[in-house]
Amino acid sequence: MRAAEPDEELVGLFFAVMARFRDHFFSTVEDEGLTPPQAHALRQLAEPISQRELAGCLGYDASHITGIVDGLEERGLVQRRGDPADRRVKQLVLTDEGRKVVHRLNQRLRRGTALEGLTAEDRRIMRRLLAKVVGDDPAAVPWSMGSPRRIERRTS
Amino acid sequence: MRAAEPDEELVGLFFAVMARFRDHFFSTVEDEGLTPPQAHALRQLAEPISQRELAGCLGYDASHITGIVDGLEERGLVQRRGDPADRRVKQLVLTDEGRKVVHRLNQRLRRGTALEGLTAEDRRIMRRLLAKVVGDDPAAVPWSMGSPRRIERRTS
DNA sequence: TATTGTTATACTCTATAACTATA
DNA sequence: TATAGTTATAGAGTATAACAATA
Repeated sequence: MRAAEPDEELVGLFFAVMARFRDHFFSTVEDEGLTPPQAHALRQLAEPISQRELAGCLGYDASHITGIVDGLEERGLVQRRGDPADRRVKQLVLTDEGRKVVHRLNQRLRRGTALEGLTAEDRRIMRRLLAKVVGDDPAAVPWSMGSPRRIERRTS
Repeated sequence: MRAAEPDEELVGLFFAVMARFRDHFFSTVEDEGLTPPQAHALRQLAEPISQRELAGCLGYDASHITGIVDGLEERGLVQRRGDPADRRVKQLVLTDEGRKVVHRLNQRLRRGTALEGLTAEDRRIMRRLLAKVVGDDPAAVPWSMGSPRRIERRTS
C-alpha cells in the first residue's frame, strides 16, 4: 500500500534514458573529433572565461583543464589570452572555427536524442518537469562522466 | 521560425538532471561501500545469471566482470556457482546479505533522486514520457559511466 | 601569504589480447 | 574449433601534490 516510494520503474527508466543520451553524446562528440571533456569544455565557452572558472563550471580540478585546453588550442578552436589585469590568468576565447564547432555540436546533440520521439507538446511538458527537478540552481553542474566528480569522504 | 529543433533548453536540462542523478548515485553507492560497477552488477542479479550474461546486461567486456564479481564475492554478497550443465560457466547467485544490500540500494536510489520534487501526478507523466523515449527496447542498456561503452569506429 | 596555471603522478573504469579449461 | 572465465596490460578521465609566476 506504500504510497511513499512508487518509483522503482521511474528510476529504471532514468537509467535507460541516460544510457541512450550518453551513447548519443559519445558518438556525436567522436564524430566531431573531440574528446568528451573537450566537448564539455567547448560548450561552456560562449563567453570568454578563465581556466579556473572553466574548472568551476565543469566541476573538474583545475589541473585537469590544462590538457583539455591544450588539445582545443592545437586544433585551433580556442585561444589562450593573457589577462592584462592579472597576468597569472589566461582567458579562453573561442576562435571562429571554435564557434562553428560548438554550434554544430549543439545542433547534433539536439537531434537524435531520442527526445525526437516526443511530440512538441510532450517536450514542453518534459521541459517543465525537468526544470522542476533541477530546481532553481542554475549552476547545476554540467554533465561529465567518469569517476565521481567529488564525493565527500566520510572521515569516520 | 524554425519549429524543427526547439530543444536547446531541453538538452541542457537533461545534462543537469543527469549530473544530479549521477552524483546521487555515486554518493549512495559509496555509502553502501560498493564501487559503481559493483552496484550496477548487483542490480542485475535478481535472478541468477552467468558472468557472460551479466557482461551482456551491463554492456561491459566479459574480462571486466571477473574483478567486479571478485569484490562482491569477498564481501559475501554474491556466490559463484559452477553450472553442472556446462562446467565452463559460473552462475552468479545473490546471498541473503546480497539481497538485503540490493534492496537497500534500490530504495536509496529511489529516494533523494530529486524526482521527489515531483508530485505523484508529475511522476506518472514523467514515466509515460520516458517510456516513450526509451521505446520498446527493453534491453535498454543500464547506465554505466566512464568511457563510451563502445562506439562503432567509422572505418572511413 | 594566497592564487593561477602547469607538471608529475596515481587511481578508477574499461577494453584488448593472450591464456585455460571445457565444450 | 569455439566459448566461459581469467590474467596482464593499456588507455581515458580524473584527482592530488608540488611548483613557478604573479598578486
